[in-house]
Amino acid sequence: MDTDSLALRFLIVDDDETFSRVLSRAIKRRGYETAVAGSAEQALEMLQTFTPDLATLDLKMDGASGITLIPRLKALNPDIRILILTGYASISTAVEAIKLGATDYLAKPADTDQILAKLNATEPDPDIEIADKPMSVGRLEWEHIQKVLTEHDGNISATARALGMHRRTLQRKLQKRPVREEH
Amino acid sequence: MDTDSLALRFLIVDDDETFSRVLSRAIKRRGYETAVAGSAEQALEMLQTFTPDLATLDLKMDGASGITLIPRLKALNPDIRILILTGYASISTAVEAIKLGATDYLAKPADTDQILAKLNATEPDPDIEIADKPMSVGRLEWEHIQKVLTEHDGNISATARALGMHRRTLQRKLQKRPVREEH
DNA sequence: ATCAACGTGCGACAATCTGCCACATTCATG
DNA sequence: CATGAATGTGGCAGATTGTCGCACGTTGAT
Repeated sequence: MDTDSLALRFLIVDDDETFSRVLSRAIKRRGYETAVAGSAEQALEMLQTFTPDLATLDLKMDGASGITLIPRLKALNPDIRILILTGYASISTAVEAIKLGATDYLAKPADTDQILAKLNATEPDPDIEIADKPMSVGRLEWEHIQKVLTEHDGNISATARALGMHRRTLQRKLQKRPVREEH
Repeated sequence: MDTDSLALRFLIVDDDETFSRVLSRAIKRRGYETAVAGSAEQALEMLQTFTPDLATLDLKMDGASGITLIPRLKALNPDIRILILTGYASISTAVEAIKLGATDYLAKPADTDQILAKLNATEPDPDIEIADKPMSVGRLEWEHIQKVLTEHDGNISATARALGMHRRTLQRKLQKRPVREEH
C-alpha cells in the first residue's frame, strides 16, 4: 500500500541490530514507515532525506549518544515524539533527555506495545489503549540477564559481577530456565 | 544582614524533620530565606504568605506527594526552580516530575552543595556521561515496579494484579529503599 | 612440568523473601 | 448507611538467595 504521504515516519536508532530489526518489523506491521540507523552519525545522514515523526533512540552506542540527536530532531520537526530506550538507563540521563525534549524514557527490555503506548500517549487514537499488560518481573529479569550474559560472551562470573548478583544465584537461575522463548 | 527584599526564598517540603532542619540551616547560612513544610498540605497553606523562588520537594510523604505541588508552585511563580529530592528515586517518577516542570531530580542522600548546584545549573548538556554498567537486576525490578505503579496512578492492588505478584509482596518491596545506582 | 589466576559446577546451611490467609481501617459511592 | 475496593499489618510454611567451601579444567608465565 502506498500511503506514503500519510504514513507516519518512524526512526529507530540503536546499535543492537537484532533489536532494531524486530522492532522495525513490528512497527511496519502497524502501518508506519520506518528507518533504522545503527549509530547517531548514521542517523544524521539519514535525516537529510528522512524527516521522522516518531523516533526511538538508544543511549549507549559506538560514537555519539542518542541524546545528542534530540536537538537535531526537534529542529527538523518540532512536533516529533522521541522515546529514549536504553539498557543503560539511569536517572540522570533520563532527566537530561526529558529536559532536552524527549517525550519519554524507557529502560530495556521493553516490548513493542509498551514502546508504542508511550509514543502514542498524545495521539488521537483511543482505540488500542488498555490492552497491554506489563511484562512480568520474572520475564523482565530473564531477558535482562540474557542480554548481559551475551555482552559478556557467556561468562557467568563476569555477568554476575556486572549484575551485582551472586554467581551461585545466577547459576541456579540459568539452570532453571534453559534458554527458551514464548509469548 | 537584612537583605530581606533581596534574599531568595527557599521552600523545603519533606516529612523527615531532621533532614529538613539540617538543610534549612545550611541554606540559611548561605543567605537564603527559608520555610519548611512537613507535608504537601502544609506547604499549600504556607504558599498563601510565602512565594518561593526555589524549592525542594520530597515525593513519599504522608498525604499527597510533593509532585502534586509542582503545578501550584509554577502557577504562583513561573520562574521558580524546583528540585525533587527523594529517597525513593526512580526513573518513572523522575520523568514525570521533569515533564511537570521540575528543574531537576536528585536521590537522597544528597548534600547541600549538590542540591544548590542542581538548582543553579542553567543549561542541560547533551554530553552527560552514560553508565558503563547495566542496571542490577534488583534495580531493574525496582524501576519496572515504579513504572507500572505510576501507570496505575499509585494503586498498589491494581499494580500487583498487573504484575502477577502478590499484593503483600509488592507492599514489602515498596517499603524498602531502592537499590542504589552505582558506578 | 609447575604454579597462579580464573571460571565453573555443585553441596550445605542460614538468612531472607514469597505466597497466602486473616483482620481492622479507611474511603468513595450509590 | 451499606458495600465493595484499597491499604497496613501480623503470622507462617515453603521457596529462593547469600555465603562458604572444594574439586576440577584452562590458560599463561616461569
